[in-house]
Amino acid sequence: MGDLVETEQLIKKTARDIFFQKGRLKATTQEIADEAGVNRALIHYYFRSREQLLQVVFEEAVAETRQKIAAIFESDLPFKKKISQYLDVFIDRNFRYPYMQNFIITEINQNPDKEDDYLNKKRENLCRTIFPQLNEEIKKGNMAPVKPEHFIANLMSMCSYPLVAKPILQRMFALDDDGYKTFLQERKQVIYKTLFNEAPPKE
Amino acid sequence: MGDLVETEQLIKKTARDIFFQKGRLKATTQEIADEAGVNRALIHYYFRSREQLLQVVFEEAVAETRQKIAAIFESDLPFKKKISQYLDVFIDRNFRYPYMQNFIITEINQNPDKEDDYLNKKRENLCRTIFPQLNEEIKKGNMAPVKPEHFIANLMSMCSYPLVAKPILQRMFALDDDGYKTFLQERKQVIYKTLFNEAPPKE
DNA sequence: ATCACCGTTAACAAATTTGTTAAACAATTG
DNA sequence: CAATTGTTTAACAAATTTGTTAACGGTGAT
Repeated sequence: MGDLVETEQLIKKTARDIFFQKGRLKATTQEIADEAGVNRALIHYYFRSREQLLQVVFEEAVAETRQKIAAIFESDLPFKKKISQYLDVFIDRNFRYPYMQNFIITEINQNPDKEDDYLNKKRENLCRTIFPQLNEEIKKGNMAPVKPEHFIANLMSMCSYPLVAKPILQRMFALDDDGYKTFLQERKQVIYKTLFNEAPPKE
Repeated sequence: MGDLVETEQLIKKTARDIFFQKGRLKATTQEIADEAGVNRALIHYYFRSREQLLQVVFEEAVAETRQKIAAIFESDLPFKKKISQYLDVFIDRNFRYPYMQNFIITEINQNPDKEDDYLNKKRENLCRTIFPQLNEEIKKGNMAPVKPEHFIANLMSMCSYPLVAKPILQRMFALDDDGYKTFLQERKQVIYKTLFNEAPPKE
């Protein structure tokens, strides 16, 4: 049935949901095809191999987040305001695709040497952009002194881990899905307060 | 060659190193056998299946950490001292097996419904033990008020994430293996300071 | 010495999964 | 309508991996 160009998009969307929403990181091409309701050979027709499909889906998902984050830190907002916005964007984004963080980690752990340009550039830039801003903020006396590496590590840890380890924390705190969603929303405030030792400004 | 009971131990040790030190979570039985220098069939002879080997190796590794942590929080040290010790034990332990955190997360994500008794009990107990101690500490005015869930989330996040995401942070901060080791050691102080907004007491 | 047992081995069977191919089919264009 | 193009399908081939089995070898007990 001539689905126009839709089949390719359908496969991508299905794969993205299977991988990054449902967390079925080991899903076979057959499972993806079944869930998309298409013949398995079409996956190879459009993407050559399972790995290339994964690559495409992943890069597209990353690109979307990347530019949002970059825009924040390249703006001329006050530093603390940038962190607030980062928390908003990052947590909301990764709540939609809870297993993406997990995927990144697993993949990089599996091929630590593989040059993932998209990710590396993102991270290098992030550091180059943030480190000076952070040191400036400390010099101004707006926050306690801290090595930039540790500040970033703290920030990323407190954002990412509760997303990566959702099943662990959710069970540990006996929260249902709605409860965990609320918990993640609260974290925006909590992380800000933990990093700066002061409540975030009201909107 | 009659290796006494040693073969079984050798397989376990090899598997543990492959899985939890080297992070080769997808290692086949053949790879494990080769690295142990034994015939692959012996893995099935001793452990029936690849999965059961994994299970055994994992449980043994977890049990070791579990009791150390439990002992700390069941002691009658001051609360902040407990956190200090937790940081020491947890970070050192997981530095030896950097991929264990990662493994736990991947496994639980893959079978979120599977009743992993060993892990669940550990976590439930941890919560039951820590929450009252934490609230007590707040009531005494020794630390800023915070919901226990968020405090635990912060603590676990800042400990675990840099271990789980080692390849990411290591590259991001351009650290070699020694540099990253130092970084992790520094984190013990940094996390304490971030949680309590005061430097940890000297030893 | 022989028997039984345990550890070990190679060879095999079975299942799973990926990727290819050739043919069928649909849609569009001349 | 025929021809061409692009899409879809079923069937096949190949590789990978797990688990089983039957035979082999040494060790100790009777």
